[in-house]
Amino acid sequence: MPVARILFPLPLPEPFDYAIPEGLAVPEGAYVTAPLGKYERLGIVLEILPDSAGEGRKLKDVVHVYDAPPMSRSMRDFILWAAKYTVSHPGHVLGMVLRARAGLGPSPTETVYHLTGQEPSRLTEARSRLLAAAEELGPQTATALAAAAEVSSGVVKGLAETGALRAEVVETDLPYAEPSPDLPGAVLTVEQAEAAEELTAAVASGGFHTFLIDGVTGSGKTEVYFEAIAEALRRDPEAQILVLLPEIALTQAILSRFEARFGAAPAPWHSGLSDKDRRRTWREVVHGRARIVIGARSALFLPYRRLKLIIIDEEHDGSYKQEDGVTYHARDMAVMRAKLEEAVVVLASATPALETMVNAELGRYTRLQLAARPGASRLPDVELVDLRRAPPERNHWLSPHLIQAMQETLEAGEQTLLFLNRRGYAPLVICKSCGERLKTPGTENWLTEHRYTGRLVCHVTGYSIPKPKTCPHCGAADSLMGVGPGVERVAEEVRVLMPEARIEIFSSDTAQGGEATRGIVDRMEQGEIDVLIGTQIVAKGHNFPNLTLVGVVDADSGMKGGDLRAGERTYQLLSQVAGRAGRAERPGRALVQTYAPDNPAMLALADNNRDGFLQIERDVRAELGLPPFGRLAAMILSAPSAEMVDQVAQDVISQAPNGEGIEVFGPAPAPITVLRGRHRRRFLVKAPRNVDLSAYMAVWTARLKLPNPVRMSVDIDPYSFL
DNA sequence: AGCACGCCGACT
DNA sequence: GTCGGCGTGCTC
Repeated sequence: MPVARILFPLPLPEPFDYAIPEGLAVPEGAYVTAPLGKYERLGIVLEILPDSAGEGRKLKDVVHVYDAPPMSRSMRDFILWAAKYTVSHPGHVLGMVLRARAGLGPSPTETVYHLTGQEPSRLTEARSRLLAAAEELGPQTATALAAAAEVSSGVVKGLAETGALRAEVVETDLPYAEPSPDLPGAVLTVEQAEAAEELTAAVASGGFHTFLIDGVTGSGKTEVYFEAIAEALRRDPEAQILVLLPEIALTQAILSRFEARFGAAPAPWHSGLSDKDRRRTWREVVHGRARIVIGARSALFLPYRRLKLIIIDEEHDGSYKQEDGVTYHARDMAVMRAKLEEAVVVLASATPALETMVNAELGRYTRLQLAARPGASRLPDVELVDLRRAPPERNHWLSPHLIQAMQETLEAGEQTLLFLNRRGYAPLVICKSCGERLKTPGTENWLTEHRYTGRLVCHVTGYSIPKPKTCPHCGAADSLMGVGPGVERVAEEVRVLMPEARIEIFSSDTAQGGEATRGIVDRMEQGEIDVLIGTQIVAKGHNFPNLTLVGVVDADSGMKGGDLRAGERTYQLLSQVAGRAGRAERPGRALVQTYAPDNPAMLALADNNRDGFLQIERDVRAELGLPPFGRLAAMILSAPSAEMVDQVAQDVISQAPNGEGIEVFGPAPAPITVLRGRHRRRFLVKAPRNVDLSAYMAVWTARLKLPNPVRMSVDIDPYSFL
């Protein structure tokens, strides 16, 4: 009897073997259940072993095979590879893949009621109200109809008996509409058409190929990759396409663009989906019926049946990095996934990551450049405002130069966007009397003052208290003072300077959820806002035609902290924010306030010299052996007390294996030093590029015997360094 | 991940 | 005396 080697979505040390009973067809990759301990559990068949593998062993039987196409070999290989690379259990990775396993079963059903047109025998007030609701809403469940008509659901039942309504059982999870590749696309510029041609040729010929679409904001990257998608749809009627976006960019606007181009909305996948939609997308993906999936990073781990094209839009975006659980970078994983699937992968960005640029230079990726903005719109002129020469007034944050530009903009009837990546009113609260800085108890995190809610909030841990009347340290009354600028404070400043302007704040505090965000975006588009003051939430994907001035309040804030990518990220963020200005017919300008106008990031921004900036950054990294010229990994230890974690850290460092060229730094306080009551320490490991750092970390962690309350996790290619 | 088994403290 | 704390080991 042949043997099925089954991987379960559990942290078991290895796959387990099961006998395949007579008469049960179990293909490799099958989704099955099998008895494990007390329960029957879902797993996937990694491989089928020959009869000899089961000889002399008493194996339990595979119980059930799901009616779904088996998981592809490439997907199984990807799971195993990803587990090795991220130093996690294959079962954990499988757990991500099977997140919406409810989609394995058939769709649930519900009973909906149609109007038949037949008159009920007796027409009561409740009945006519209900019929009106049915007329208006179309086929609905009894509950929905009754609620809309404000009657009891018994009325529906009565009407069904008289023949005025007809019951029908329907599936709740419907397939997604099939996208069509042949609707007319945008008219492409010569440059766009050439780029699209290269992509479609690669899609048509099949096989693994990585592209970088390197195009300035507004250069039409989306239209170009749309052509690749169309080609994949046309070429292979079963091909599936994955479009990855940063979570925050998954807006109705982008869905509408897909719908306009392909005649159908793509299948969505992100953290905000309802259980029903999650199950629905998952099922359609597994069966290969969802042709285009648009999703956040975790969509990379869906078990596509036949994935032929992966697009990673805004590939430089930090939100592609998953920081807890299985830590991974969706962009890097996507390239490996495409390789295993023999698919085409397209990275797109106006400000590609240094890693990506180096890969392009080395010829690993084919770089397609889009320079021109179609139509009359063009990139804004960027001007550095040297705050050392013309500083703002004391306790103010806007320089005379920026204020003047804002006033001119207002008089011209145009809009201003002020960018400051600090929520709240003031990022620090101190006592004028004793000098105490208010922190989250037990940590070094400053409390941020929020005037709008009257609270002091820790942006790291979420700890929050009403603003005290007296200093908690010395007891002095009315002595607490907010120091430094937040968006609320800048808004206050603008209100005084420009009392007639309509001002709004756009941050995660004022725009919770898509609804509120859309409200602000809509008002901005309609010209109902003169000055929008926002955090980095404004940097993404909105197009405000009447926006002609962008002011960056504190360009230096992102450069602090010694983060490996601080310079790069600041450059990316600033050029994106600056790119918000003048997207329509009006030219825009961007004023960037800085105390360090000689900084390479600032100079490059002002010169519009991205490649020059990247060259400097690249040389520094090469010199230091940092990514992409070397590898980094982090190990994070956490425990309920600082003493315990410090003690364990000493033991852990003593167990670090020796490795050629490998350096271990730490322990140091982790980026989030205290998280959910646990104290965290971090080691940073640096290795030459040719070293298998995952294997090194696996050896190290396998040696460790940690006391029970201590937990350890590995972060390969860590991104946060603060 | 669950769950069972097993060994020490405060309760009817 | 037992109920229950969570440490340890096992699941083909």
